[in-house]
Amino acid sequence: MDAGKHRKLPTSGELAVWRAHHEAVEIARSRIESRMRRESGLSDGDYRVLIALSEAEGKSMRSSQLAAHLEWERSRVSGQLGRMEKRGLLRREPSPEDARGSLVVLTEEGARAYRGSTIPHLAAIKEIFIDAFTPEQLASLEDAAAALRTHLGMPAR
Amino acid sequence: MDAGKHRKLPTSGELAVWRAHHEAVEIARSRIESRMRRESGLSDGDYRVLIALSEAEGKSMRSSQLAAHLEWERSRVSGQLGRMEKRGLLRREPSPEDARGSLVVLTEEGARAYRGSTIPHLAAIKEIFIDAFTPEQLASLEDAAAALRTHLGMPAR
DNA sequence: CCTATATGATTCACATGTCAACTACTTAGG
DNA sequence: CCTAAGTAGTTGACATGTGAATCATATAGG
Repeated sequence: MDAGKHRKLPTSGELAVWRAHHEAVEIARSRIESRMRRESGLSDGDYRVLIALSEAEGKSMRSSQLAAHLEWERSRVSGQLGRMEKRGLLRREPSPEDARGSLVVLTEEGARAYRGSTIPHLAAIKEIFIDAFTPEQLASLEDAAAALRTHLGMPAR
Repeated sequence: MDAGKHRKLPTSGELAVWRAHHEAVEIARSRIESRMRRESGLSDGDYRVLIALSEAEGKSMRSSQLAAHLEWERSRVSGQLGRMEKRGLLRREPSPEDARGSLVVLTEEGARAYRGSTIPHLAAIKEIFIDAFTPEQLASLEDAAAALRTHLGMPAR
């Protein structure tokens, strides 16, 4: 029994699993993304920010909270918020507690865009990803995802 | 027995599988990528082009062949090749058969970069991705990847 | 042979991501 | 109170991705 942890390199079979898997997930992601963009005009980044704000206390969050929550670089958050603010999906106000920071607030338009995009987004995930699998395969995937998350030191969700 | 294909939307469990899985794969990918960049100075895009050229007849390919092989947009190929040419990893020559096209040729420097990056790249895939799983999980993943590829109309590899 | 259309490839404008440098405010220590 | 260090956030330079427009060449039909 070769658990394989002592080898430094993957077998060709292991490598093939990585490639086949990684490529397929990439394609699935890009199809979901382009469908989202077509149907709701929102990118995945937009959507994630909107989810976070919608679920937040007072429909608002500090930019740094957002960065921590999404596990994004601060500069990435900055850029994303800048683009979204330009489109009117959110607003940045000076933070009352800390003059360095700003409070990111969901606008009515942002809330509307979020509501309108949820159904199409979920439908795309179902059709493009979920429907590819049998219930057994889906259960295995869940298991594998948990193992990978643990291995990478990610929270279990 | 709810195979679920008739529902339009995923259950919350299905959605959680997608998210947990997608996020984990994203993180794995970005860690492999940044390690590659650190250790070999090559991006994943660079690496894929180098593999294709290395394995090609005469260490060269038509740009359109490359696009088809990698399943990339043509403009993406153009940009990638432009950057790589500037760094001396490849060369573009006018195609002898078709004056519209160009032939992308691996340079000696490109071949050297490819050889030097293979081991670190494989080691990163093994440590970051493969080692997360038991052999059973890996087999399941292979199966799931095949199902997804079929569902998305991708070649089996 | 000539024109309409198709094909190969690049270019442009823009969205998105990373990393490092910078600005501005806060806070701990003396 | 004042300075040094830390923290919040933005900015700039660049790599990468997409889609539409453009340019040059090829090729099918008349």
